[in-house]
Amino acid sequence: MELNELEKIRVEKINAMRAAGIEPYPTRSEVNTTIQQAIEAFSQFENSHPDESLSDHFILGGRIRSIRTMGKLAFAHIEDGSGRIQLMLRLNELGQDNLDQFKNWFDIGDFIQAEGSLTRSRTGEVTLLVSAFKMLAKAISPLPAAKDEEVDGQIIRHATFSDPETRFRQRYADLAINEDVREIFRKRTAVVRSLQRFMDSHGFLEVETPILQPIYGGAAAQPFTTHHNQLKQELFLRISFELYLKRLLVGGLDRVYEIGRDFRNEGVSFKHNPEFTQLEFYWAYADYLKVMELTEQMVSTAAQDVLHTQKVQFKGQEIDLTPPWKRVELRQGILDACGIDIDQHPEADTLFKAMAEKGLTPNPEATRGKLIDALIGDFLEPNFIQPTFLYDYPRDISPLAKKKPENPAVVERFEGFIGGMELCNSFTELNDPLDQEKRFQEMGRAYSDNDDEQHPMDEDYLQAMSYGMPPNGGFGMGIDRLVMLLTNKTSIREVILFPHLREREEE
RNA sequence: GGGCGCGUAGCUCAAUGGUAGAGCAGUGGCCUUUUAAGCCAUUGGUUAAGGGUUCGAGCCCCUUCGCGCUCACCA
Repeated sequence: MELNELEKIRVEKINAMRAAGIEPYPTRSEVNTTIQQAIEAFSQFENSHPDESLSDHFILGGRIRSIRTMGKLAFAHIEDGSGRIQLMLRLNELGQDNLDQFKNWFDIGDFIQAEGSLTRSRTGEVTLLVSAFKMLAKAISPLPAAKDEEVDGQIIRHATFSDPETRFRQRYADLAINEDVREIFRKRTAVVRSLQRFMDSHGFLEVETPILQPIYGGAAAQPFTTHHNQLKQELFLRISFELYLKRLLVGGLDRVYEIGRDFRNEGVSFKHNPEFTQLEFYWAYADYLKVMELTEQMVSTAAQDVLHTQKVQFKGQEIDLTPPWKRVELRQGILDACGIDIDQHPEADTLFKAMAEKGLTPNPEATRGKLIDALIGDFLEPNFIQPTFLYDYPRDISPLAKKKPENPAVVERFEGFIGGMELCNSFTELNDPLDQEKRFQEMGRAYSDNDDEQHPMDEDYLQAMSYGMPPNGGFGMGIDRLVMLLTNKTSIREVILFPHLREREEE
Protein backbone atom coordinates (compact mmCIF):
# COMPACT_ATOMS: atom_id res chain seq x y z
CA MET A 1 0.00 0.00 0.00
CA GLU A 2 1.57 3.24 -1.18
CA LEU A 3 0.88 6.07 1.26
CA ASN A 4 0.60 9.70 0.36
CA GLU A 5 1.58 12.45 2.70
CA LEU A 6 -1.82 12.74 4.33
CA GLU A 7 -1.91 9.01 4.92
CA LYS A 8 1.58 8.97 6.43
CA ILE A 9 0.41 11.50 9.00
CA ARG A 10 -2.49 9.23 9.89
CA VAL A 11 -0.17 6.25 10.31
CA GLU A 12 1.99 8.34 12.62
CA LYS A 13 -1.11 9.00 14.69
CA ILE A 14 -1.74 5.23 14.87
CA ASN A 15 1.80 4.72 16.09
CA ALA A 16 1.43 7.51 18.65
CA MET A 17 -1.78 5.96 19.97
CA ARG A 18 -0.20 2.55 20.35
CA ALA A 19 2.80 4.12 22.06
CA ALA A 20 0.34 5.64 24.53
CA GLY A 21 -1.27 2.23 25.10
CA ILE A 22 -4.41 2.91 23.08
CA GLU A 23 -5.48 0.38 20.47
CA PRO A 24 -6.81 2.15 17.36
CA TYR A 25 -8.58 -1.03 16.14
CA PRO A 26 -10.07 -2.56 19.30
CA THR A 27 -11.73 -5.94 18.98
CA ARG A 28 -14.98 -4.95 20.64
CA SER A 29 -17.19 -1.92 20.86
CA GLU A 30 -19.72 -1.15 23.56
CA VAL A 31 -22.19 0.64 21.27
CA ASN A 32 -25.72 0.00 22.53
CA THR A 33 -27.93 2.53 20.76
CA THR A 34 -28.35 3.78 17.23
CA ILE A 35 -28.17 7.50 16.65
CA GLN A 36 -31.78 7.58 15.57
CA GLN A 37 -32.89 5.77 18.74
CA ALA A 38 -30.98 8.24 20.88
CA ILE A 39 -32.48 11.25 19.17
CA GLU A 40 -35.99 9.82 19.48
CA ALA A 41 -35.47 8.97 23.14
CA PHE A 42 -34.33 12.50 23.82
CA SER A 43 -37.25 14.04 21.96
CA GLN A 44 -39.69 12.08 24.11
CA PHE A 45 -37.79 12.92 27.28
CA GLU A 46 -37.86 16.61 26.42
CA ASN A 47 -41.64 16.68 26.29
CA SER A 48 -41.86 15.90 30.00
CA HIS A 49 -38.56 17.43 31.11
CA PRO A 50 -37.96 20.65 29.21
CA ASP A 51 -34.50 22.18 29.48
CA GLU A 52 -32.99 19.10 31.09
CA SER A 53 -30.40 16.75 29.75
CA LEU A 54 -30.92 13.02 29.46
CA SER A 55 -28.15 10.94 30.97
CA ASP A 56 -29.23 7.40 30.19
CA HIS A 57 -26.37 5.08 29.47
CA PHE A 58 -26.30 5.68 25.73
CA ILE A 59 -23.16 4.61 23.89
CA LEU A 60 -23.29 5.74 20.29
CA GLY A 61 -21.04 4.66 17.45
CA GLY A 62 -20.36 6.10 14.06
CA ARG A 63 -18.00 7.67 11.60
CA ILE A 64 -16.73 11.18 12.19
CA ARG A 65 -18.06 13.39 9.39
CA SER A 66 -16.96 16.80 10.62
CA ILE A 67 -14.86 18.33 13.38
CA ARG A 68 -14.88 21.91 14.66
CA THR A 69 -12.40 22.56 17.41
CA MET A 70 -11.92 25.58 19.58
CA GLY A 71 -9.53 26.09 22.43
CA LYS A 72 -11.27 24.21 25.19
CA LEU A 73 -14.21 22.85 23.26
CA ALA A 74 -14.74 20.73 20.19
CA PHE A 75 -17.78 19.80 18.14
CA ALA A 76 -18.04 16.89 15.77
CA HIS A 77 -20.72 15.07 13.88
CA ILE A 78 -20.80 11.30 13.78
CA GLU A 79 -22.93 9.26 11.44
CA ASP A 80 -24.15 5.69 11.61
CA GLY A 81 -26.57 3.83 9.39
CA SER A 82 -29.54 5.46 11.08
CA GLY A 83 -28.52 9.11 11.09
CA ARG A 84 -26.21 11.81 12.28
CA ILE A 85 -25.69 13.50 15.64
CA GLN A 86 -23.48 16.22 17.00
CA LEU A 87 -20.94 15.52 19.72
CA MET A 88 -19.74 18.20 22.10
CA LEU A 89 -16.41 17.61 23.82
CA ARG A 90 -15.67 20.02 26.64
CA LEU A 91 -12.62 20.45 28.81
CA ASN A 92 -14.83 20.38 31.92
CA GLU A 93 -16.16 16.87 31.24
CA LEU A 94 -13.12 15.29 29.66
CA GLY A 95 -10.05 16.88 31.15
CA GLN A 96 -7.05 18.22 29.26
CA ASP A 97 -5.50 14.87 28.31
CA ASN A 98 -8.63 13.43 26.77
CA LEU A 99 -9.47 16.60 24.88
CA ASP A 100 -5.91 16.78 23.55
CA GLN A 101 -6.11 13.16 22.45
CA PHE A 102 -9.25 13.90 20.48
CA LYS A 103 -7.73 16.96 18.85
CA ASN A 104 -4.46 15.26 18.03
CA TRP A 105 -5.48 11.77 16.96
CA PHE A 106 -9.06 11.82 15.72
CA ASP A 107 -9.85 12.66 12.11
CA ILE A 108 -12.80 12.83 9.78
CA GLY A 109 -13.50 9.30 8.61
CA ASP A 110 -12.57 7.53 11.86
CA PHE A 111 -15.11 5.26 13.51
CA ILE A 112 -15.55 6.07 17.18
CA GLN A 113 -17.91 5.42 20.03
CA ALA A 114 -18.97 8.08 22.51
CA GLU A 115 -21.11 8.20 25.62
CA GLY A 116 -22.53 11.01 27.67
CA SER A 117 -25.74 12.90 28.17
CA LEU A 118 -28.09 14.20 25.53
CA THR A 119 -28.89 17.87 25.50
CA ARG A 120 -29.43 20.73 23.12
CA SER A 121 -26.63 23.00 22.12
CA ARG A 122 -27.08 26.75 22.15
CA THR A 123 -28.20 26.62 18.53
CA GLY A 124 -30.89 24.08 19.41
CA GLU A 125 -29.33 20.97 17.92
CA VAL A 126 -29.63 17.65 19.73
CA THR A 127 -26.12 16.99 20.98
CA LEU A 128 -24.29 14.33 22.93
CA LEU A 129 -22.25 16.00 25.64
CA VAL A 130 -19.41 13.50 25.71
CA SER A 131 -18.09 12.09 28.96
CA ALA A 132 -16.00 9.31 27.38
CA PHE A 133 -15.03 8.26 23.88
CA LYS A 134 -13.00 5.57 22.20
CA MET A 135 -11.50 4.98 18.79
CA LEU A 136 -13.12 1.99 17.06
CA ALA A 137 -11.29 2.08 13.74
CA LYS A 138 -8.77 4.65 12.61
CA ALA A 139 -9.07 5.67 8.97
CA ILE A 140 -5.82 6.09 7.08
CA SER A 141 -7.06 7.42 3.76
CA PRO A 142 -8.85 10.73 4.13
CA LEU A 143 -12.39 10.68 2.82
CA PRO A 144 -12.75 13.05 -0.11
CA ALA A 145 -13.73 16.42 1.30
CA ALA A 146 -17.43 16.99 1.03
CA LYS A 147 -19.47 19.37 3.07
CA ASP A 148 -23.20 19.51 3.30
CA GLU A 149 -25.21 22.38 4.64
CA GLU A 150 -28.83 21.86 5.48
CA VAL A 151 -30.99 24.92 4.85
CA ASP A 152 -34.72 24.51 5.35
CA GLY A 153 -34.41 20.78 4.77
CA GLN A 154 -32.52 21.27 1.52
CA ILE A 155 -29.03 19.84 1.40
CA ILE A 156 -26.59 22.27 -0.15
CA ARG A 157 -23.34 20.64 -1.17
CA HIS A 158 -20.33 22.90 -0.88
CA ALA A 159 -17.56 20.51 -1.78
CA THR A 160 -18.21 17.33 -3.63
CA PHE A 161 -16.86 14.00 -4.68
CA SER A 162 -18.30 13.86 -8.16
CA ASP A 163 -15.88 12.36 -10.69
CA PRO A 164 -17.91 9.42 -12.00
CA GLU A 165 -14.94 7.19 -12.64
CA THR A 166 -13.55 7.53 -9.12
CA ARG A 167 -17.02 7.29 -7.62
CA PHE A 168 -17.71 3.99 -9.37
CA ARG A 169 -14.25 2.52 -8.87
CA GLN A 170 -14.36 3.45 -5.19
CA ARG A 171 -18.06 3.05 -4.60
CA TYR A 172 -17.37 2.59 -0.88
CA ALA A 173 -16.10 6.17 -0.73
CA ASP A 174 -18.98 7.38 -2.86
CA LEU A 175 -21.46 5.76 -0.46
CA ALA A 176 -19.62 6.96 2.62
CA ILE A 177 -19.78 10.57 1.51
CA ASN A 178 -22.86 10.94 -0.60
CA GLU A 179 -26.02 10.24 1.36
CA ASP A 180 -28.08 10.58 -1.82
CA VAL A 181 -26.16 7.64 -3.30
CA ARG A 182 -26.99 5.50 -0.28
CA GLU A 183 -30.61 6.53 -0.78
CA ILE A 184 -30.58 5.25 -4.38
CA PHE A 185 -29.68 1.78 -3.18
CA ARG A 186 -32.14 1.81 -0.30
CA LYS A 187 -34.77 2.61 -2.91
CA ARG A 188 -33.46 -0.10 -5.18
CA THR A 189 -33.94 -2.70 -2.47
CA ALA A 190 -37.37 -1.27 -1.68
CA VAL A 191 -38.32 -1.66 -5.34
CA VAL A 192 -37.26 -5.30 -5.36
CA ARG A 193 -39.13 -5.99 -2.11
CA SER A 194 -42.23 -4.34 -3.54
CA LEU A 195 -42.07 -6.46 -6.68
CA GLN A 196 -41.63 -9.61 -4.61
CA ARG A 197 -44.59 -8.72 -2.38
CA PHE A 198 -46.66 -8.02 -5.46
CA MET A 199 -45.80 -11.29 -7.14
CA ASP A 200 -46.20 -13.28 -3.92
CA SER A 201 -49.61 -11.76 -3.26
CA HIS A 202 -50.72 -12.78 -6.74
CA GLY A 203 -49.86 -16.40 -6.09
CA PHE A 204 -46.49 -16.53 -7.83
CA LEU A 205 -43.72 -18.71 -6.44
CA GLU A 206 -40.24 -17.21 -6.38
CA VAL A 207 -37.70 -19.73 -7.68
CA GLU A 208 -34.03 -19.95 -8.63
CA THR A 209 -32.86 -21.47 -11.89
CA PRO A 210 -29.36 -22.16 -13.20
CA ILE A 211 -27.01 -19.33 -13.99
CA LEU A 212 -24.46 -21.74 -15.46
CA GLN A 213 -26.16 -23.32 -18.44
CA PRO A 214 -24.97 -25.86 -21.01
CA ILE A 215 -27.21 -24.20 -23.63
CA TYR A 216 -28.14 -20.55 -23.44
CA GLY A 217 -31.39 -19.18 -24.79
CA GLY A 218 -34.50 -17.12 -24.30
CA ALA A 219 -33.03 -13.98 -25.83
CA ALA A 220 -30.88 -12.96 -28.77
CA ALA A 221 -27.64 -12.00 -27.14
CA GLN A 222 -24.05 -13.11 -27.04
CA PRO A 223 -23.25 -15.10 -23.91
CA PHE A 224 -20.23 -15.21 -21.65
CA THR A 225 -18.61 -18.61 -21.77
CA THR A 226 -16.88 -20.49 -19.02
CA HIS A 227 -15.63 -23.95 -18.32
CA HIS A 228 -16.07 -26.62 -15.68
CA ASN A 229 -12.66 -28.13 -15.08
CA GLN A 230 -13.52 -31.55 -13.64
CA LEU A 231 -16.48 -32.18 -15.92
CA LYS A 232 -14.53 -30.82 -18.90
CA GLN A 233 -17.74 -29.07 -19.90
CA GLU A 234 -18.29 -25.77 -21.67
CA LEU A 235 -20.86 -23.64 -19.89
CA PHE A 236 -22.57 -20.32 -20.56
CA LEU A 237 -23.73 -17.66 -18.16
CA ARG A 238 -27.44 -17.27 -18.73
CA ILE A 239 -28.77 -14.53 -21.00
CA SER A 240 -32.32 -15.03 -19.72
CA PHE A 241 -34.31 -17.25 -17.34
CA GLU A 242 -37.09 -17.95 -19.80
CA LEU A 243 -36.53 -21.53 -20.91
CA TYR A 244 -35.98 -22.85 -17.38
CA LEU A 245 -38.95 -21.02 -15.91
CA LYS A 246 -41.23 -22.39 -18.59
CA ARG A 247 -39.97 -25.91 -17.86
CA LEU A 248 -41.45 -25.34 -14.40
CA LEU A 249 -44.89 -24.74 -15.92
CA VAL A 250 -44.58 -28.17 -17.51
CA GLY A 251 -43.82 -29.45 -14.03
CA GLY A 252 -47.02 -28.05 -12.57
CA LEU A 253 -45.74 -24.89 -10.92
CA ASP A 254 -48.37 -22.66 -12.49
CA ARG A 255 -47.09 -19.24 -11.48
CA VAL A 256 -43.36 -18.74 -11.08
CA TYR A 257 -41.04 -15.77 -11.04
CA GLU A 258 -37.37 -15.12 -10.60
CA ILE A 259 -35.42 -11.97 -9.86
CA GLY A 260 -31.78 -12.37 -10.68
CA ARG A 261 -28.81 -11.58 -12.81
CA ASP A 262 -28.50 -11.94 -16.57
CA PHE A 263 -25.19 -11.70 -18.40
CA ARG A 264 -24.85 -10.43 -21.95
CA ASN A 265 -21.53 -10.18 -23.70
CA GLU A 266 -22.32 -7.02 -25.61
CA GLY A 267 -21.75 -3.30 -25.74
CA VAL A 268 -21.85 -1.15 -22.63
CA SER A 269 -23.89 2.03 -22.59
CA PHE A 270 -25.87 4.33 -20.32
CA LYS A 271 -28.60 1.69 -20.31
CA HIS A 272 -26.57 -1.51 -20.74
CA ASN A 273 -24.34 -3.19 -18.17
CA PRO A 274 -22.82 -6.63 -18.93
CA GLU A 275 -24.63 -8.05 -15.92
CA PHE A 276 -28.04 -6.72 -15.09
CA THR A 277 -31.00 -7.65 -12.97
CA GLN A 278 -34.15 -8.99 -14.48
CA LEU A 279 -37.59 -9.97 -13.24
CA GLU A 280 -39.24 -12.70 -15.25
CA PHE A 281 -42.53 -14.40 -14.53
CA TYR A 282 -44.63 -17.04 -16.28
CA TRP A 283 -48.33 -17.30 -15.65
CA ALA A 284 -50.28 -20.38 -16.67
CA TYR A 285 -53.70 -19.87 -18.27
CA ALA A 286 -52.92 -16.19 -18.90
CA ASP A 287 -52.06 -14.37 -22.11
CA TYR A 288 -50.31 -11.13 -23.02
CA LEU A 289 -53.42 -9.05 -22.40
CA LYS A 290 -53.67 -10.25 -18.81
CA VAL A 291 -49.94 -9.67 -18.43
CA MET A 292 -50.36 -6.05 -19.60
CA GLU A 293 -52.83 -5.43 -16.81
CA LEU A 294 -50.63 -7.09 -14.22
CA THR A 295 -47.64 -5.05 -15.43
CA GLU A 296 -49.44 -1.74 -14.98
CA GLN A 297 -50.49 -2.77 -11.50
CA MET A 298 -47.05 -4.03 -10.54
CA VAL A 299 -45.05 -1.00 -11.71
CA SER A 300 -47.48 1.58 -10.34
CA THR A 301 -47.60 -0.31 -7.03
CA ALA A 302 -43.79 -0.25 -6.86
CA ALA A 303 -43.81 3.52 -7.41
CA GLN A 304 -46.50 3.95 -4.77
CA ASP A 305 -44.61 1.78 -2.26
CA VAL A 306 -41.24 3.40 -2.79
CA LEU A 307 -42.05 7.00 -3.71
CA HIS A 308 -45.57 7.22 -2.30
CA THR A 309 -46.82 8.58 -5.61
CA GLN A 310 -47.49 7.26 -9.10
CA LYS A 311 -46.24 10.42 -10.76
CA VAL A 312 -42.47 10.35 -11.11
CA GLN A 313 -40.00 12.95 -12.32
CA PHE A 314 -37.67 11.64 -15.01
CA LYS A 315 -35.30 13.74 -17.13
CA GLY A 316 -37.28 16.88 -16.31
CA GLN A 317 -40.63 15.40 -17.29
CA GLU A 318 -43.47 14.14 -15.17
CA ILE A 319 -44.40 10.56 -15.93
CA ASP A 320 -47.72 9.25 -14.71
CA LEU A 321 -47.63 5.53 -14.00
CA THR A 322 -51.29 5.30 -13.02
CA PRO A 323 -53.05 2.51 -14.95
CA PRO A 324 -54.26 2.06 -17.57
CA TRP A 325 -51.31 2.73 -19.83
CA LYS A 326 -51.52 3.79 -23.44
CA ARG A 327 -51.61 0.91 -25.92
CA VAL A 328 -50.29 1.24 -29.45
CA GLU A 329 -50.54 -1.44 -32.07
CA LEU A 330 -47.15 -1.87 -33.69
CA ARG A 331 -48.28 -1.64 -37.31
CA GLN A 332 -50.46 1.41 -36.64
CA GLY A 333 -47.78 3.06 -34.53
CA ILE A 334 -45.18 2.80 -37.29
CA LEU A 335 -47.69 3.92 -39.91
CA ASP A 336 -48.59 7.00 -37.88
CA ALA A 337 -45.00 7.83 -37.06
CA CYS A 338 -43.40 7.54 -40.49
CA GLY A 339 -46.04 6.57 -43.05
CA ILE A 340 -44.69 3.09 -43.70
CA ASP A 341 -47.24 0.29 -43.57
CA ILE A 342 -45.32 -2.84 -42.68
CA ASP A 343 -48.23 -4.99 -43.84
CA GLN A 344 -47.52 -3.73 -47.37
CA HIS A 345 -43.99 -5.14 -47.05
CA PRO A 346 -44.14 -8.84 -46.21
CA GLU A 347 -40.53 -9.27 -47.33
CA ALA A 348 -37.40 -7.50 -46.19
CA ASP A 349 -36.36 -6.15 -49.60
CA THR A 350 -39.40 -3.92 -50.23
CA LEU A 351 -39.41 -2.71 -46.63
CA PHE A 352 -35.74 -1.86 -47.02
CA LYS A 353 -36.55 0.19 -50.13
CA ALA A 354 -39.42 1.97 -48.38
CA MET A 355 -37.11 2.88 -45.52
CA ALA A 356 -34.39 4.04 -47.90
CA GLU A 357 -36.92 6.30 -49.62
CA LYS A 358 -37.58 7.90 -46.25
CA GLY A 359 -33.89 8.74 -46.08
CA LEU A 360 -33.07 5.98 -43.59
CA THR A 361 -29.96 3.87 -43.92
CA PRO A 362 -30.92 0.45 -42.59
CA ASN A 363 -28.56 -2.48 -42.55
CA PRO A 364 -29.03 -4.21 -45.96
CA GLU A 365 -28.41 -7.61 -44.36
CA ALA A 366 -31.19 -7.18 -41.82
CA THR A 367 -34.21 -9.44 -41.75
CA ARG A 368 -37.69 -7.94 -42.02
CA GLY A 369 -38.09 -8.21 -38.29
CA LYS A 370 -34.84 -6.43 -37.64
CA LEU A 371 -35.84 -3.64 -40.01
CA ILE A 372 -39.08 -3.22 -38.11
CA ASP A 373 -37.12 -3.21 -34.90
CA ALA A 374 -35.01 -0.38 -36.33
CA LEU A 375 -38.19 1.56 -37.12
CA ILE A 376 -39.33 1.11 -33.53
CA GLY A 377 -36.00 2.35 -32.24
CA ASP A 378 -35.96 5.38 -34.54
CA PHE A 379 -39.57 6.53 -34.53
CA LEU A 380 -41.37 5.08 -31.53
CA GLU A 381 -39.14 4.29 -28.56
CA PRO A 382 -37.75 7.82 -28.02
CA ASN A 383 -41.27 9.27 -28.08
CA PHE A 384 -42.81 6.87 -25.61
CA ILE A 385 -42.23 9.05 -22.57
CA GLN A 386 -45.49 8.23 -20.83
CA PRO A 387 -45.90 4.50 -20.18
CA THR A 388 -46.93 2.78 -23.39
CA PHE A 389 -47.48 -0.79 -24.45
CA LEU A 390 -46.49 -1.46 -28.04
CA TYR A 391 -48.09 -4.74 -29.12
CA ASP A 392 -48.32 -7.35 -31.89
CA TYR A 393 -44.81 -7.94 -33.18
CA PRO A 394 -43.57 -9.64 -36.35
CA ARG A 395 -43.16 -13.36 -35.96
CA ASP A 396 -39.60 -13.67 -37.17
CA ILE A 397 -38.04 -11.71 -34.31
CA SER A 398 -40.13 -13.49 -31.67
CA PRO A 399 -39.33 -17.21 -31.84
CA LEU A 400 -40.82 -18.03 -28.44
CA ALA A 401 -44.12 -16.19 -28.87
CA LYS A 402 -47.43 -17.53 -30.05
CA LYS A 403 -49.00 -16.53 -33.37
CA LYS A 404 -52.17 -14.46 -33.41
CA PRO A 405 -54.99 -16.77 -34.45
CA GLU A 406 -56.23 -14.32 -37.10
CA ASN A 407 -52.83 -13.31 -38.45
CA PRO A 408 -50.03 -15.89 -38.37
CA ALA A 409 -47.39 -13.34 -39.48
CA VAL A 410 -47.87 -11.56 -36.15
CA VAL A 411 -47.30 -12.82 -32.61
CA GLU A 412 -48.95 -11.87 -29.37
CA ARG A 413 -46.14 -9.85 -27.90
CA PHE A 414 -45.79 -6.46 -26.29
CA GLU A 415 -42.99 -4.29 -25.06
CA GLY A 416 -43.49 -1.63 -22.41
CA PHE A 417 -41.77 1.72 -22.84
CA ILE A 418 -41.36 4.49 -20.29
CA GLY A 419 -39.21 7.60 -20.47
CA GLY A 420 -38.06 6.72 -23.98
CA MET A 421 -36.61 3.40 -22.78
CA GLU A 422 -37.68 -0.17 -23.30
CA LEU A 423 -38.59 -1.43 -19.85
CA CYS A 424 -40.20 -4.82 -20.36
CA ASN A 425 -41.06 -7.48 -22.89
CA SER A 426 -43.83 -10.03 -22.81
CA PHE A 427 -45.68 -12.53 -24.91
CA THR A 428 -48.30 -15.18 -25.00
CA GLU A 429 -45.83 -18.03 -24.85
CA LEU A 430 -45.56 -20.56 -27.62
CA ASN A 431 -46.51 -23.98 -26.21
CA ASP A 432 -46.73 -26.03 -29.40
CA PRO A 433 -43.59 -28.20 -29.43
CA LEU A 434 -43.66 -28.87 -33.17
CA ASP A 435 -44.09 -25.17 -33.99
CA GLN A 436 -41.34 -24.37 -31.46
CA GLU A 437 -38.96 -26.78 -33.18
CA LYS A 438 -39.68 -25.11 -36.51
CA ARG A 439 -39.01 -21.67 -35.04
CA PHE A 440 -35.65 -22.80 -33.64
CA GLN A 441 -34.74 -24.11 -37.07
CA GLU A 442 -35.77 -20.86 -38.74
CA MET A 443 -33.67 -18.87 -36.27
CA GLY A 444 -30.73 -21.13 -36.96
CA ARG A 445 -31.06 -20.42 -40.69
CA ALA A 446 -31.57 -16.69 -40.27
CA TYR A 447 -28.38 -16.33 -38.30
CA SER A 448 -26.34 -19.07 -39.90
CA ASP A 449 -23.97 -16.51 -41.39
CA ASN A 450 -23.39 -15.00 -37.98
CA ASP A 451 -22.16 -17.45 -35.38
CA ASP A 452 -22.35 -14.90 -32.61
CA GLU A 453 -26.09 -14.51 -32.73
CA GLN A 454 -26.98 -18.04 -33.63
CA HIS A 455 -29.87 -19.35 -31.61
CA PRO A 456 -29.00 -22.83 -30.43
CA MET A 457 -31.61 -25.57 -30.55
CA ASP A 458 -32.54 -26.61 -27.02
CA GLU A 459 -33.67 -30.24 -27.37
CA ASP A 460 -34.37 -30.62 -23.69
CA TYR A 461 -36.65 -27.62 -23.75
CA LEU A 462 -38.58 -29.21 -26.62
CA GLN A 463 -38.71 -32.45 -24.62
CA ALA A 464 -40.23 -30.55 -21.71
CA MET A 465 -42.80 -28.88 -23.93
CA SER A 466 -43.66 -32.24 -25.45
CA TYR A 467 -44.99 -33.36 -22.06
CA GLY A 468 -47.53 -30.56 -22.36
CA MET A 469 -47.10 -26.93 -21.34
CA PRO A 470 -50.17 -24.98 -20.24
CA PRO A 471 -50.93 -21.87 -22.23
CA ASN A 472 -49.28 -18.98 -20.44
CA GLY A 473 -48.22 -15.37 -20.50
CA GLY A 474 -44.56 -14.60 -19.88
CA PHE A 475 -42.86 -11.39 -18.88
CA GLY A 476 -39.38 -9.91 -18.43
CA MET A 477 -38.41 -6.52 -17.03
CA GLY A 478 -35.08 -4.80 -16.45
CA ILE A 479 -34.96 -3.92 -12.77
CA ASP A 480 -32.03 -1.56 -13.25
CA ARG A 481 -34.01 0.50 -15.73
CA LEU A 482 -37.03 0.56 -13.45
CA VAL A 483 -34.80 1.84 -10.65
CA MET A 484 -33.37 4.47 -13.02
CA LEU A 485 -36.92 5.62 -13.67
CA LEU A 486 -37.87 5.74 -10.01
CA THR A 487 -34.70 7.51 -8.92
CA ASN A 488 -34.45 9.88 -11.90
CA LYS A 489 -31.03 8.63 -12.98
CA THR A 490 -30.06 8.69 -16.64
CA SER A 491 -27.17 6.21 -16.35
CA ILE A 492 -27.53 2.56 -15.39
CA ARG A 493 -24.20 2.85 -13.59
CA GLU A 494 -25.79 5.11 -11.00
CA VAL A 495 -28.17 2.35 -9.92
CA ILE A 496 -25.73 -0.59 -9.90
CA LEU A 497 -23.52 -0.74 -6.83
CA PHE A 498 -20.43 -1.92 -8.66
CA PRO A 499 -20.93 -1.25 -12.37
CA HIS A 500 -18.56 -2.82 -14.83
CA LEU A 501 -15.55 -0.63 -15.64
CA ARG A 502 -12.55 -1.32 -17.78
CA GLU A 503 -9.58 -2.65 -15.96
CA ARG A 504 -7.07 0.04 -15.20
CA GLU A 505 -3.64 -0.59 -16.65
CA GLU A 506 -1.04 -1.10 -13.97
CA GLU A 507 2.29 0.40 -14.82
C1' G B 1 -15.86 -0.55 -32.88
C1' G B 2 -16.41 5.06 -35.04
C1' G B 3 -16.75 10.46 -33.84
C1' C B 4 -16.38 14.44 -30.20
C1' G B 5 -14.70 15.94 -25.36
C1' C B 6 -12.04 15.27 -20.84
C1' G B 7 -7.74 13.52 -17.49
C1' U B 8 -3.59 19.22 -13.23
C1' A B 9 -2.55 18.51 -5.14
C1' G B 10 -6.48 13.73 -1.05
C1' C B 11 -11.47 16.37 -3.26
C1' U B 12 -13.56 20.38 -6.62
C1' C B 13 -11.39 23.36 -10.15
C1' A B 14 -7.86 27.59 -12.44
C1' A B 15 -3.44 28.55 -15.35
C1' U B 16 -2.07 33.26 -24.28
C1' G B 17 3.81 28.04 -25.56
C1' G B 18 7.33 31.60 -20.70
C1' U B 19 8.55 30.41 -12.47
C1' A B 20 2.14 25.13 -11.88
C1' G B 21 -2.22 28.21 -8.59
C1' A B 22 -6.99 28.74 -5.54
C1' G B 23 -10.86 26.86 -2.24
C1' C B 24 -11.75 22.69 0.76
C1' A B 25 -8.99 18.73 3.31
C1' G B 26 -4.10 18.37 6.08
C1' U B 27 -0.25 20.55 9.51
C1' G B 28 1.07 24.57 13.36
C1' G B 29 -1.02 28.76 16.24
C1' C B 30 -5.52 31.78 18.73
C1' C B 31 -10.39 30.89 20.48
C1' U B 32 -15.62 27.05 25.97
C1' U B 33 -21.93 26.73 21.98
C1' U B 34 -19.85 25.77 16.82
C1' U B 35 -22.14 23.64 12.48
C1' A B 36 -19.66 25.23 4.88
C1' A B 37 -17.08 27.84 11.90
C1' G B 38 -13.61 32.08 11.79
C1' C B 39 -8.64 34.50 11.79
C1' C B 40 -3.12 33.93 11.07
C1' A B 41 0.74 30.87 9.13
C1' U B 42 2.07 26.62 6.34
C1' U B 43 2.87 21.61 3.78
C1' G B 44 1.41 19.22 -0.48
C1' G B 45 2.53 18.17 -7.92
C1' U B 46 6.31 12.38 -12.39
C1' U B 47 0.08 18.09 -14.94
C1' A B 48 -2.93 9.88 -16.71
C1' A B 49 1.54 7.11 -19.15
C1' G B 50 5.21 7.14 -23.08
C1' G B 51 7.42 9.59 -27.18
C1' G B 52 8.07 14.06 -30.47
C1' U B 53 8.36 19.53 -32.00
C1' U B 54 10.53 23.84 -29.46
C1' C B 55 15.53 27.97 -26.49
C1' G B 56 11.23 26.60 -23.47
C1' A B 57 5.25 22.09 -23.30
C1' G B 58 -0.12 21.34 -18.48
C1' C B 59 -0.99 23.86 -23.29
C1' C B 60 1.14 21.95 -29.99
C1' C B 61 1.89 16.76 -32.56
C1' C B 62 1.94 11.14 -32.21
C1' U B 63 0.96 6.53 -29.44
C1' U B 64 -1.26 4.10 -25.31
C1' C B 65 -4.65 3.84 -20.97
C1' G B 66 -9.08 5.42 -18.52
C1' C B 67 -13.71 8.22 -18.13
C1' G B 68 -17.93 11.00 -20.28
C1' C B 69 -21.21 12.19 -24.40
C1' U B 70 -22.76 10.33 -29.05
C1' C B 71 -23.34 6.90 -33.20
C1' A B 72 -23.21 1.77 -34.32
C1' C B 73 -24.43 -2.83 -31.93
C1' C B 74 -28.15 -4.74 -28.56
C1' A B 75 -35.50 -9.88 -30.34
